[in-house]
Amino acid sequence: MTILHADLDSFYASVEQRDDVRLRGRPVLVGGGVVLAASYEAKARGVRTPMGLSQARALCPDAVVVPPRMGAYVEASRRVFEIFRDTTPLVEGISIDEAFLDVSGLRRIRGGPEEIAATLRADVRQRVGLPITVGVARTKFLAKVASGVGKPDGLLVVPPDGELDFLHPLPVERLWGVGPVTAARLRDRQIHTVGHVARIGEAALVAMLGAAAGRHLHALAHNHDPRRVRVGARRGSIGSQCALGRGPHAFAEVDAVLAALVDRVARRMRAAGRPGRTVMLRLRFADYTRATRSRSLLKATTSTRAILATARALLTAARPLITERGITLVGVAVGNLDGGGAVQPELPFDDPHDEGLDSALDAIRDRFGASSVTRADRLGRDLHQAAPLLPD
DNA sequence: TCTGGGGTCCTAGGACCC
DNA sequence: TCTGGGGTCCTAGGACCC
Repeated sequence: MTILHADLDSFYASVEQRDDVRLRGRPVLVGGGVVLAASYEAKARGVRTPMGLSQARALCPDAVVVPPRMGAYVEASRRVFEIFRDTTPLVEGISIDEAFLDVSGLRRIRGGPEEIAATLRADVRQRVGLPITVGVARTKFLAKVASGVGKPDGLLVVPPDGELDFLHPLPVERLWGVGPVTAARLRDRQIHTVGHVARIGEAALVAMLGAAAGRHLHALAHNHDPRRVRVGARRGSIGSQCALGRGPHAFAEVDAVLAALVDRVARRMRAAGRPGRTVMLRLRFADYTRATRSRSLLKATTSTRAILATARALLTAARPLITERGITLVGVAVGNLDGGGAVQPELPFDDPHDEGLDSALDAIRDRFGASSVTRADRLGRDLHQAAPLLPD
């Protein structure tokens, strides 16, 4: 098996630099309240995502700040994925700017993996105007690590006979699935490199990190990764959320934001033809602690009314918590989405134009003016455009 | 480093069933 | 009357990814 991991560099910022010559060679920050993407010029000064914009400006006073243009990013992504699929039909999208490509068996048609990867990079540069890094290896995991090490605008091939020599000196943070918490746990035991992880027994790792994480890490450290490139995976939930700022926020205001979020989520579900059964309410409080509440319906639905009623019940039940801790984010998601294939023609009309609901949402908007509801709506439009990464 | 919006997967207890 | 192991679903929380 030969896998490519292709990853666009500082994607949003690169699109901005592509579209405006004045931004080239300069530190560019894409974002509103926080940095969504930073160009390499900005990263060199210590800017990271998601960093507050004020802090990023302090690090990099000459940075150009650009609001996100989701439409442009989605279009660029679509064109890049076309190039991926021209290379091989076995493409697994990971996000808007990243994919795995299985190029096993293409040698006779398109040459060796290094040649395929070089052609891919040149195509993306010529046809879309963006820098992209490609990692090449025998496994998905190692290809992903290789692209990370190869960034920016690079090509890194890990030869089959040099895998552990490449892998073992790397810091544990390079392993996919090792975040701040796991890294800290390993560091506490003086484990800093992948090679060190590889020398620990699986049982010890499981005791340290839990069954799944321990086994996962053990396997990765030995470069055991049998996962295939999966084409056509579908998302398992559809959701939307909205940060509210420090507050305070009246309960009615939170309720209004929730209604707008449900409205948007249900629209996306109907557009995708994916009814769902489990409604999840997500809350974040002033101290950044979180809570989730969920309830499963008997039958999957795309009805705004049904989802809203459930979400409201969950919110009302959580009201004491909200009063006590103060709320800074509200989100709603619907999971247990009905699977694919079967076309259900009535679905798009499941929630026909509902004047009662429309007027209720209008009333909420009137009452709360432009603040939270409108902001959530605008955000939602942007995000809706960004949504179709995985096919729904 | 005081933190956005979109997701995935795992853990763990309890209910319930055979 | 006292007892088993296996399985699924639900709910809440948490780590992680881009």
